[in-house]
Amino acid sequence: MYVTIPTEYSATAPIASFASTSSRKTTEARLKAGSYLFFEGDNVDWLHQVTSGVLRLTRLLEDGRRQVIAFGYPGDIVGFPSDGLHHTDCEALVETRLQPYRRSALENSEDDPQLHKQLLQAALREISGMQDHFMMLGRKSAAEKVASFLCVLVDRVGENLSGFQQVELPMSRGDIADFLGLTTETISRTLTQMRKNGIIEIENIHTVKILRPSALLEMSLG
Amino acid sequence: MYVTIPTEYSATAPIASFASTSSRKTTEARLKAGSYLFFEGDNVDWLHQVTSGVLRLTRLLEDGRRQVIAFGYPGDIVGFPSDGLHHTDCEALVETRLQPYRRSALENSEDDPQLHKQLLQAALREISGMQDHFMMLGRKSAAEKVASFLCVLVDRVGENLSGFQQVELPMSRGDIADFLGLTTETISRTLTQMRKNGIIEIENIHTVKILRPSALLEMSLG
DNA sequence: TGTCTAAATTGACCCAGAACAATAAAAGGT
DNA sequence: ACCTTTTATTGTTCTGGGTCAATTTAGACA
Repeated sequence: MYVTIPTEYSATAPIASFASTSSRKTTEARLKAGSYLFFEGDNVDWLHQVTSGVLRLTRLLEDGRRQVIAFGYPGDIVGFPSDGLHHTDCEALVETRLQPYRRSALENSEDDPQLHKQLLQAALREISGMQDHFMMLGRKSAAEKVASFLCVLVDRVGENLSGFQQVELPMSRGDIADFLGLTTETISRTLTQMRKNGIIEIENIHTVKILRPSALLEMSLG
Repeated sequence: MYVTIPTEYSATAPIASFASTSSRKTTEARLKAGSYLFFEGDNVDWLHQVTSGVLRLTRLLEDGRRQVIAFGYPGDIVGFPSDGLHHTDCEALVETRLQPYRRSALENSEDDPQLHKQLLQAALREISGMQDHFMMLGRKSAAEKVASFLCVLVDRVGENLSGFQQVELPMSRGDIADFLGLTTETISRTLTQMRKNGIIEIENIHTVKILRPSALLEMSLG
């Protein structure tokens, strides 16, 4: 069962200021698997950089259709405000550690100019990354989408085990489906197909080993 | 035939600095229909705010598949850099006037703090707007996509003519298709269907009159 | 004004992926 | 360890929207 109130977070949320980047390592928030960092419509008070773990950002349609906007992996910054508000829900998929930054660090350059610049650059990279995702959602086939998804994960968080790259998939098949604009069944079938083609090996539901990286890359391009 | 070199722009591009917001109205760039403001991979030197006209931002896949990332309407700011580069092509669909801002106005808060903040807020709104588009691309049907597209245009640039809202569509059916992740045929068919249902009237290829706005809104939600 | 070319519409057919359904496998909870 | 519930897989069927093709319409240019 999901905990929908970020109790863990509230307890460790830093109250002290973040005037200098040197203080970055000193405070850290922690979020249990299944608990939410924020909800759509919440006021933005903090941005967070993922230190470890994985977040899932989602947006809902009135009728229940869901779009996973992004997965937040270590290094990613989540919580950029628009009109001061969050426009997605954000849930931790596994135990996640976060480095919080005051919203003012993004919006007021005076406090900490260097941090301000870093957050701005992160926002700009975010825009560019989202444009990539547009191409994925709008113009790629199911197989290309799943292959692209795995390729990106391998590049970002793949771990080399006995000569093969391996990735953890802490999210459900449904999450992947809602990220790629597909159904769970299609995700499942596509992974099975890749397995049968010897491109991947499904170690367990949440772990995929890449047997033929070049074939995977080829597949991602169509 | 499209002019692929922004000759017109080069001629009127401002060289003078934009230290203060008060100078904003003084210089202006102009782009003829069919000419490009920038290409993917170009260095970003300027951001531009659309004053009048319409821009189209596109990204290409190696095999020719195309995604229209956005249409730039008056008020929109285009050209946000990521790693200092443009990640889309940008073409004017009609004669377009632009207010240029130095890239440094976005990236250095010192020069003109107020302009810097405005550009930052524009970037943040851009992120939120793109999240909306994700939902559209990933989770909406063809009819919902086309209806949503028309709804947004009506809200942003609809003009009231004899009691009915009317919108200009300077882009081709193919552009709309590449924006919504559909084909020209599907755009055409969907518009025809809307016409037969009495929801819209196609005044001419580039002008649509909204006869039943509530039905259009309903359609956009599914 | 007529000619040529590109864009839009419409029709016929097809297929990738959705929807529905039935197991099977995991993950929690006690 | 067992029971319950959720999630994943696999099979079957169906359909929304793609593909291919034929007109029609609209611009562009002489």
